[in-house]
Amino acid sequence: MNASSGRGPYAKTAEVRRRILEACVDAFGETGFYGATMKDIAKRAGISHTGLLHHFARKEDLLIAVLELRDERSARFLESADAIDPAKHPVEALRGMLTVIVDSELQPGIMELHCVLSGEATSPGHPAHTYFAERYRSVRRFYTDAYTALAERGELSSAADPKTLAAMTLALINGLQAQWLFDRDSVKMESAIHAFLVSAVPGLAR
Amino acid sequence: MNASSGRGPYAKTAEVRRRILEACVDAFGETGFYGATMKDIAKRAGISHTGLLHHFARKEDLLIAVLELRDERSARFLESADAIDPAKHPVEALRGMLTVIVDSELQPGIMELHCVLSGEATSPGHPAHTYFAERYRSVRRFYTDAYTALAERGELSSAADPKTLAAMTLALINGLQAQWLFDRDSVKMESAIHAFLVSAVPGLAR
DNA sequence: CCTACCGATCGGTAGG
DNA sequence: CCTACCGATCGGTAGG
Repeated sequence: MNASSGRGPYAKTAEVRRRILEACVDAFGETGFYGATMKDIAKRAGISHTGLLHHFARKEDLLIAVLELRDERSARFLESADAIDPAKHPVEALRGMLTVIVDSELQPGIMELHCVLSGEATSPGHPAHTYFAERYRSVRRFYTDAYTALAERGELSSAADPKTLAAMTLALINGLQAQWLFDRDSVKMESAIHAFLVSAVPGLAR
Repeated sequence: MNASSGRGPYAKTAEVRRRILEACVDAFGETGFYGATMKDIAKRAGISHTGLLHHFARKEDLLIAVLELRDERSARFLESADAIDPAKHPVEALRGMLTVIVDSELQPGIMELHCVLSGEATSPGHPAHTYFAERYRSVRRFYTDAYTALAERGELSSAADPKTLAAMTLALINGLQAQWLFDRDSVKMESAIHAFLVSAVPGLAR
């Protein structure tokens, strides 16, 4: 019953919080933020309704925590890859993006969470509206930096400017993921995105 | 008090139903199907809760009716345009699509409705799951027919096959609409989609 | 973290 | 027998 053993109250709290946030991914992914209920999330996590309230006092706190957890994992991936600076390593940045897409098919629950919440959050009153607005802006900047670097090297074949290409890239990924969730057999995400990238950056075909 | 006067019970029913479905577009667009309430929809439509239930006995009936109304309007547009047969008039079909995109910016409520509901409906248990699965499939077939016809004429410059191009086109439209709803100034839907179409079908630049 | 609750509101139905 | 609703309330469940 001490910290070094991996047991004790702190270890237990971390474990319970992990189970709760996993339950949130499923619950929010299935019915969205408005459709999910605290009592259902508690049941999925194997604790009582009030036990859940001990860890997260409000429903919004669950939403914030689950989105922050996703961000931390994404950030950790980007740090481990060479894709951290798209202006210096644009090809690696775009290739890293493709890796993430392929990987995301192994975690359909996460994809559904993002798809359902981002749709719900288009309304300005949604608690995650600002989160998604900033996330989209940030991802577009990432791609804009990569495409700008490639344009300066003369490796961009597309007629569209880097900013438009960035919005197109994000739109393509999100749109294909939505289609894939409805029909996993007839939508080939990786090849579609690869076709788009190669048409814009011929050097990526190598 | 006869049919030709535009008054009478039937005219009143049609008018009330129209107001109800307008309220549904707003309510479902803001909080999705699960988040919307019958009493809020009734209030928006200016009738009582039970008055609403007289016209639509269940919440799901409201969802079905509002989606069918959208389909009828889309069908009416396609009939009025030359885009009805993408295999015979592929260029007109793709140009007609661009017109719809431009027009959709004038109806952000409809765009939000589609965006929120399609995200929510990714879960198999959602009452509109099958609707969106079939709608996506149908739209992809429309584009596939257009791109296939262009490929046979040798007017397709893209390396991607018609089926993949169709999925990409739908993904681009849906993805850009989602981004536009979060940031209407920095996302140029029409120019982005036009850039994509021209890169795939050079003949469209004319 | 549980049992025991609250003010309110949910989707749907009663009689008139 | 039809329509277009109403005020009140049902048994359950919401977030807290």
